[in-house]
Amino acid sequence: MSAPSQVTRALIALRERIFSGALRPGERLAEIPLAEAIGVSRTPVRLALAELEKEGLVEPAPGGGFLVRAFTAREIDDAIELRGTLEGMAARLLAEHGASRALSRALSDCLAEGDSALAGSELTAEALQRYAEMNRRFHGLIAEAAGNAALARALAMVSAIPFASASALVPSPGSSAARHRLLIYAHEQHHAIVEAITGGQGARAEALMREHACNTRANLRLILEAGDAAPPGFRTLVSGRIAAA
Amino acid sequence: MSAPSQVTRALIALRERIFSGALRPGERLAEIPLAEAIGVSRTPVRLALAELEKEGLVEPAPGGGFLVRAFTAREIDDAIELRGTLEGMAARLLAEHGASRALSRALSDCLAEGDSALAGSELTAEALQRYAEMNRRFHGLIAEAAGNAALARALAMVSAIPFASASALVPSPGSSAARHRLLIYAHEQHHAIVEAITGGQGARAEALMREHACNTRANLRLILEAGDAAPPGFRTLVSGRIAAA
DNA sequence: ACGGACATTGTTGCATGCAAGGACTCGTTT
DNA sequence: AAACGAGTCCTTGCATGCAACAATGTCCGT
Repeated sequence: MSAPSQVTRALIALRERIFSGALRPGERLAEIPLAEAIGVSRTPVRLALAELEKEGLVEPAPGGGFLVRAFTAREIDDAIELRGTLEGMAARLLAEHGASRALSRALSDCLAEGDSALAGSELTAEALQRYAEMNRRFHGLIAEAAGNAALARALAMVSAIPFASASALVPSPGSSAARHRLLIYAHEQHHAIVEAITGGQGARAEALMREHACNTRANLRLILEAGDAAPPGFRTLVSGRIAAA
Repeated sequence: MSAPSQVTRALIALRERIFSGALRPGERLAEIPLAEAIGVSRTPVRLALAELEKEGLVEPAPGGGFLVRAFTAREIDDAIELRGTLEGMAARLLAEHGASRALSRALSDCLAEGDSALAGSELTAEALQRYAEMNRRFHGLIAEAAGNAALARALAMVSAIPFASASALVPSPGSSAARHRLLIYAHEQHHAIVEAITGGQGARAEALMREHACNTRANLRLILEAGDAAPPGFRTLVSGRIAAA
């Protein structure tokens, strides 16, 4: 239990190589050289590749085996849009069924943490990190509390698509001022979402939550079109543009 | 290419055993006896089990290996509800972007086929089979034409959950009159959905499509609570009730 | 110089063996 | 009779070998 299994070691190594660009989109993933490079036998490599296929990072190649998948910007945009719809459903269900006292408290704690992180005159790396973690927790709480297991699973899967999760494109200190303003706007939306949920306003909560995902889409557009700072691995894995709206 | 691989043979055999009740929910799936029973070696059994985990039919067991998953009625109901939201999004996107002439024609053909299947004074097994296939095509066309790949993938996954797809709970000849009436109602909704899509009415299309999934939920409730005719494998794999709305 | 055929190398799918861990059964002790 | 310990059997994780297939390279003939 404490020692990672060989499959886990292979998974970690493969993910790292994909995100670092050592393995490029379209590249053939051959069991034997990979097993040798990672230091495990072929069996865990094969099982790790099957798992990465499940995660969408690799795809089956003609004639067997796997290729590193290429992600288009369009695909990530699609995933973010889908996440908006799913999170909207979660917020609606939650508003309809009512939030427990404990959940309301947890959501309020998130709001306070976000306010605190954004309170400085400057968005330091530490503040942004705190914000990103708060954001992850906020979205996670809503997904789990909605009470629909299929929905929670679908949200987990769409959030696992590279750069499509709620915190994937949170700006870094070097990002543009436009993205920093967007972050402040996004957190104000968090406040409104909590208000709608605790007030039992299902349609409002859903609409706000869907609109909220548009911030991630705007971040994506700024990275692609204005050359704004991108997260690690983005420039390697993502290609193409988003069609004009 | 023509001969099924050993993994495929193992997948087919395992699915059959699960749906037939030869392997019951909660039962431990041991590689060696299964490999012997199916007539393949352990490697394809292991890969098949990993694939079935991906499909949700089996789950990892504590201490390694897998168990046959039990499905609760609640879980299937959740999945159907999720499908409604996803299909609603698809119909909205389609209405917003406009349906091509070819797609409009294909959807109209589905409507005509459904009308024809339901036209008889009695719903024969053949008529219901034709309806189910038309229904599958209708829903598939909308999912693919929506133009969001992440959405199409999420729909494919939720539809793969046993008994959650659009045609999973289409009645059989021995089903109750209530379910037959529901079928006729559902097909009238198909007409309205196409009208909304081709008319560019995004919000209307979405609302109709979401409501449309409630028919599957109603079918599920009738099977569970009125003891109506259930599809093959349902009584084996599905346990529990749905909470009162 | 180009194309075709053959040989070699690399890779995948699969089978099987080994080691370690967990579960079950049997015997002994309290 | 019940509980505990030891031994045995079953299963999983993993390593490795074999056969078949595909891709690439080389050589020969036109």
